[in-house]
Amino acid sequence: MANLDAAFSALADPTRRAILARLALGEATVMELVEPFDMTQPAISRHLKVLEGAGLIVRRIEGTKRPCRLAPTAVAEIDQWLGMLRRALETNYDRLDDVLAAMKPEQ
Amino acid sequence: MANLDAAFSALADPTRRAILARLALGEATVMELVEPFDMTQPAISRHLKVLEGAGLIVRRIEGTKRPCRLAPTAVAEIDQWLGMLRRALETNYDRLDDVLAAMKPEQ
DNA sequence: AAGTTATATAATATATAATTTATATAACTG
DNA sequence: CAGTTATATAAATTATATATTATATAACTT
Repeated sequence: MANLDAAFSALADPTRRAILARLALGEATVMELVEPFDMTQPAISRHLKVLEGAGLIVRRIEGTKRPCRLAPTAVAEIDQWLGMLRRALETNYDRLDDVLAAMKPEQ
Repeated sequence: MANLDAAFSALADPTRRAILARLALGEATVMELVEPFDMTQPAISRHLKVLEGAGLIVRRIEGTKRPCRLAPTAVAEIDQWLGMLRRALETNYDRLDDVLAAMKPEQ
């Protein structure tokens, strides 16, 4: 699943996660996204390209501006994949002793 | 949040996701994890180290073997962070027109 | 039309990641 | 204890990613 590669990879960067957190509050233009960061505009443009490529954001064209907003697709895909792990963890959670034993490595 | 960096970064690799999917079925040793992949043992060892560093797996010592299993911590952290995006998307979902407009980029 | 604003792209430097081969270590096996 | 098995580490290579500066483009403003 190449999409998951791109999505997880995009989320691995703290700047990109901060951008998404900002977009969770609502649409923003590129310059609005540049402002809070100590980083050049081209750097943010690139991050946005990565986020768009991963399906995490979408962009409109509005005059010379390109307002960005969150896109649902990649998040749904990730949720679905993580669900597999979540279920496995919940299932194995009965065997608490095993879990505890595993988590206390006998150095 | 450096943990999220490590966790998402670990999940960005398809081999590592496949390892996690295998571990969702239950504990496995390093050699058991090497077997299905067309990759050397050291390469898998490194992937396991990354997964362990990200808090996605834990390892026991059992003689010369190091059985691996899923760890709950990182998954919970990721779920929590993604929850923020999920909620934002759900909230904005009323404004369906906006969403549709945003998803149909006027090339 | 000239200047400005918003954004993108290119070139480049630097850093980080993934994989392989070779080798080390430590625990089992006979 | 010698050989084998399970795993880890190191060195080297190759590939990718990130950020910067410089520059391009396209739409607004006057």
